[in-house]
Amino acid sequence: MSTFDPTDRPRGRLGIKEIARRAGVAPMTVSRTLSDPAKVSPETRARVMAVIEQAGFIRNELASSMRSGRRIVGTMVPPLINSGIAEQVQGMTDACQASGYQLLLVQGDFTPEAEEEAIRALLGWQPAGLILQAFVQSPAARRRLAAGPAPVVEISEVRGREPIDMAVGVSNFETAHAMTSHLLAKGYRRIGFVSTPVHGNDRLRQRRIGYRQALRDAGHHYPVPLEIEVPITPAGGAEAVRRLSAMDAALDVIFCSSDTLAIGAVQECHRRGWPIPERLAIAGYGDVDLAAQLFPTLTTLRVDRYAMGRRAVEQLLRRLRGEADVPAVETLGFEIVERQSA
Amino acid sequence: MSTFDPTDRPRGRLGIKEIARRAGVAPMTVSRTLSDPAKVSPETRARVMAVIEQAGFIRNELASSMRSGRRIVGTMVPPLINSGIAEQVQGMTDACQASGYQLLLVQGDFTPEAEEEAIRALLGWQPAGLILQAFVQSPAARRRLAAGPAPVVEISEVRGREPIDMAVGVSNFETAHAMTSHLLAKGYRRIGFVSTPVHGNDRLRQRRIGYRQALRDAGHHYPVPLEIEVPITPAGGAEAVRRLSAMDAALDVIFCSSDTLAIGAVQECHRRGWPIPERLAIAGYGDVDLAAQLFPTLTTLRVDRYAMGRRAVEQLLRRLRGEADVPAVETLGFEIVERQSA
DNA sequence: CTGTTAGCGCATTCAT
DNA sequence: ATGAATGCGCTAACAG
Repeated sequence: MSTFDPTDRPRGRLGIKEIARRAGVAPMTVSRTLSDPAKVSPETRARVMAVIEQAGFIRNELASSMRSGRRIVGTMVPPLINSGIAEQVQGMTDACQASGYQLLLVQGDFTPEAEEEAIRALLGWQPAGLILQAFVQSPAARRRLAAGPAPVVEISEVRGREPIDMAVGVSNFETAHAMTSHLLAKGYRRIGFVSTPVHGNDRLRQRRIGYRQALRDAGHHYPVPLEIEVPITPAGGAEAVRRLSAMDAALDVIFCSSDTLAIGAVQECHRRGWPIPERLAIAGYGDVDLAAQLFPTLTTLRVDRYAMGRRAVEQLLRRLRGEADVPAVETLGFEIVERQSA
Repeated sequence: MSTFDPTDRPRGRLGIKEIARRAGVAPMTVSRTLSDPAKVSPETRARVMAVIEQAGFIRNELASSMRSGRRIVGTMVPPLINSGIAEQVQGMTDACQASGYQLLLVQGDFTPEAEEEAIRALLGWQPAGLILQAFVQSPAARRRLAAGPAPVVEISEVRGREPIDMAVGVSNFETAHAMTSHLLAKGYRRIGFVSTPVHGNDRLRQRRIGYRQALRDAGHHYPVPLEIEVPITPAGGAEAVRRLSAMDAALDVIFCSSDTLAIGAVQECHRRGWPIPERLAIAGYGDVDLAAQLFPTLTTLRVDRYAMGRRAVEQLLRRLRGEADVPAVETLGFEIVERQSA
């Protein structure tokens, strides 16, 4: 398969040593040419680079990382199809690629045990740092992470909980409180709340608490709590319309904890011929691309997930560069995007 | 007076050597306990495992991989927010985690140069195999991959092009041909085609060719080709409705090369008060979650992207296990899902 | 600016 | 069943 050029008959594996031999320098000079070119004379550098190019040599990062700096960022995230997570991962990869790090990805719907296992696996690769999106539930894992040398950024709820190390995120309490208050200010009185299962998900829990608090702050009390949990799919949103409207005939708006649900809810209203927002209003969370294009356009809460991903990596890098005063918790802003649906 | 105490502060780094010291065995025994427990006596194994647990030791995979098998699967994919890619990556991570591999992710909208750079970066980590979704354009990169020791699976178009090594995917020509023929069979006569820019994207190109061929096969010829390119967003789908309906007043259906576009197109129809499919029908590609929940439900072409991701990893593993007759090209099926929109 | 020495943490190989 | 020696490919630290 490989084409052989008589001039580069490899003696042994194609390593830094072989390149050195061909260029007539010491291995160390090749190493320096790669990692600190300024310390090599221009002529030598050119000669070495030429040989590298010609041979198609690629440095073994495994070996390199063992002796010098770590160049892997490990990350654990919930399922990517969840709205927002993909954008966040995109922010992370972009930031990593820009600074020469590689992203090692673990992803899934983890039980506490699986989560612990996943973190263990990541740590084995000696990451320069970790970015964790799923709430780390296992105390053992939290302890291990805190004790380890790798900085950790949790992309998560920034309220109340003590981060393992650093955190980037929004106050989900605040965002949900703001949206609920906004809906109340617009005159809605019976506000339903639908989320995917909050169990083990701090962010969702905080959103629900924010919703409840806003109702209380405004002096509202519902005889039956208008809160339900559904699967994280558009069908879940449709289900929410069915169940919540059955729970309270006076229901006038549903606050969905994600745009995915909101979009599904909107479709169900169309199906029933319910005008939005007149018969039932819908509010989302996340501001995905589709929100602005939906019919009717979706009132939602915008959180910049891409920026979250980027910031998480940047925070990690600042810590790795040894910068002083890297804030432990970075709170990002949010914005209520008022459109037609509520 | 050093009494044996496993809770000892580590002397030196916490490595296999330190574990060995605490357990009173040789480092090699610890290594074996981890990678080939059967070769260690039950008592010794238990003792070593206890120390490992107790100390929270995690093997250095970097060092391990240098000496023995590679445990990284590298992957390069287009932006995750593209419909389908996220599911595919999910399939890959699930399959990797199940077999003890880790996924190193590179992601983005690559120019040929950036693509070459990204592949280079992946190869540096000595991956056991590579899964590439973006079409590898650079001949240099293709040559390098072909020459390297790592098996490569391209998730891509399976028609016409010679894979670097192996391929998993569908015939985009066939899928698009089938959908177009289906629309013709249903009586539509003026079929518009919208895709995101095909430049450098073999899959999209094949879809367009399939569309054209189906029209030709049915004896259709449009004075002005009803083909346009738009950005890969719901707004792009809306744009398609505007532009295509302006190009041909008799347009009766739009075949969108992705569900994202189709969903945007449907919203634009609602905005115009155009009944779907009576005034204008819409067909998509991909069958995302929302397709079945949309109002009206979306006629689309289902391709199991999650399975594609899984299969890609499985094919890699089979090759790595040295199985004979691993097929070079694995063609997955597809299905036209007829719903209300067309 | 360049080379030499030593060793990162583990597993292969060969001993016992 | 266990251990000792050796080296994977690279680079920090220290010459020259």
